[in-house]
Amino acid sequence: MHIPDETVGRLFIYLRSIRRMLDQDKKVTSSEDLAASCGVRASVIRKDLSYFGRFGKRGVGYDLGALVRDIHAILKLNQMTNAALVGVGNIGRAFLRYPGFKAEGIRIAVAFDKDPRKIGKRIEDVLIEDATTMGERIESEGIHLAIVAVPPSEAQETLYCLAGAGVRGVFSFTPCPPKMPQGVRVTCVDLAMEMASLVYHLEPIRKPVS
Amino acid sequence: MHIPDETVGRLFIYLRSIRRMLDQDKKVTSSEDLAASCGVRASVIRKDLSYFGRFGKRGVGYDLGALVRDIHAILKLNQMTNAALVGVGNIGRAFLRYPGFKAEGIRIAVAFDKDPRKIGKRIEDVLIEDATTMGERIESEGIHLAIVAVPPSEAQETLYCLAGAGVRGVFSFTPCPPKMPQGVRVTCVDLAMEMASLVYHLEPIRKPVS
DNA sequence: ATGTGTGAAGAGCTTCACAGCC
DNA sequence: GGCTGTGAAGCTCTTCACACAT
Repeated sequence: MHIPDETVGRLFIYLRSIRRMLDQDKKVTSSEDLAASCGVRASVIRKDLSYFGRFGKRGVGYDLGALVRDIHAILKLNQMTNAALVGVGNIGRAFLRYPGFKAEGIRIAVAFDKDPRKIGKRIEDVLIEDATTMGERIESEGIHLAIVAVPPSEAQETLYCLAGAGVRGVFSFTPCPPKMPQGVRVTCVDLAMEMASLVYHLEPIRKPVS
Repeated sequence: MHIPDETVGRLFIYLRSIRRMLDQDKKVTSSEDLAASCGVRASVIRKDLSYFGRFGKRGVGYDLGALVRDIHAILKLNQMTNAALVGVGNIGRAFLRYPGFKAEGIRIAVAFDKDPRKIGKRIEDVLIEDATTMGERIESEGIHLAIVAVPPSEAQETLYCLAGAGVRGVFSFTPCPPKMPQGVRVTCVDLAMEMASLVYHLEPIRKPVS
């Protein structure tokens, strides 16, 4: 059965609301209740969950404790997954210091840069290694996940190197290069494009009729 | 006529390929040619462009110079748009130093933080101001666009403050809070969620049958 | 002959409405 | 009665196929 990407994305949204509810010592919720707390329609929540099984009781709702465990299991949030960071510039450093990964089971295990002044240093206990050793190091560490924060001119080469070393998921802060390696899922966030896209949608300025 | 968000997003992709082609002194392209260079189907490109007008010549293709100008006009990339930055932590600093904005017509004009040690300092010529003055400053500067890089606990409050000051588009590095202000377009990039989502999709590991 | 522009068909996600269980 | 789970309808974006312009 095919599961829409949108559904998987929303599971994380639900998880946040559920955690908040648990913090407030709530025990049970309904699709209507959960929908109100995370700005989604109740029917969407029911449909999304139905892709993975039956987690509620008809006439009652969902047990929050069980639901949070079930969603954790679905999203594989229990296991810790190692990731590599490529490019320790401003954005890369921000990543190394980002506190939110641990809660979702992500750990940046290795970091690479080509700048000799950075190689050998540590940030948040992570040693910055020589980018020329990247492929073999990632392969020997058995890493399948990477964060790319290199200049656009190096993105293409970096992606293929990672793909060759066995990486199968990449989050990149660099605009997606024209050619993507096969079999690797790449999520690109292009800051300039996202901002420019907001500018485009800024248009319909409702000026009060004076 | 309604234009899909996906179409607008792809216009930026096309723009990149077109600029590359112009750098190589190409003069003309076709939907097929452009499609090959940016990993999209030719029919998608033709349909996308058709939402905005007729830019090609049948039997010939598209004039690259004209096309880049037309897309610039469509996306309003000619005008410079001022933006505010809220939260000058690791990610905020990375934003201030990010070189890609200028090319897309974005300028970070003001920055805010609540940390007294940061207030008054300058990064990349931008003065960091006291977050308590944020609303009035943004209003007086006539700013409609903001980047939010504050801790999750402050996201909700920040968004409503910005909305009250006239901001109509926000790019946030904080998970979207449960309640969103009306009439503001908010793009949230939740790093931990994006990474965890990659982990979810990592699954189908094809082991060679031994 | 060649490549665009576009109506129509197709695919995928969302919404609806209600049967089924508590 | 109340709320879930789900087939079917609805809607939006994508793909197709071809008329038409050069």
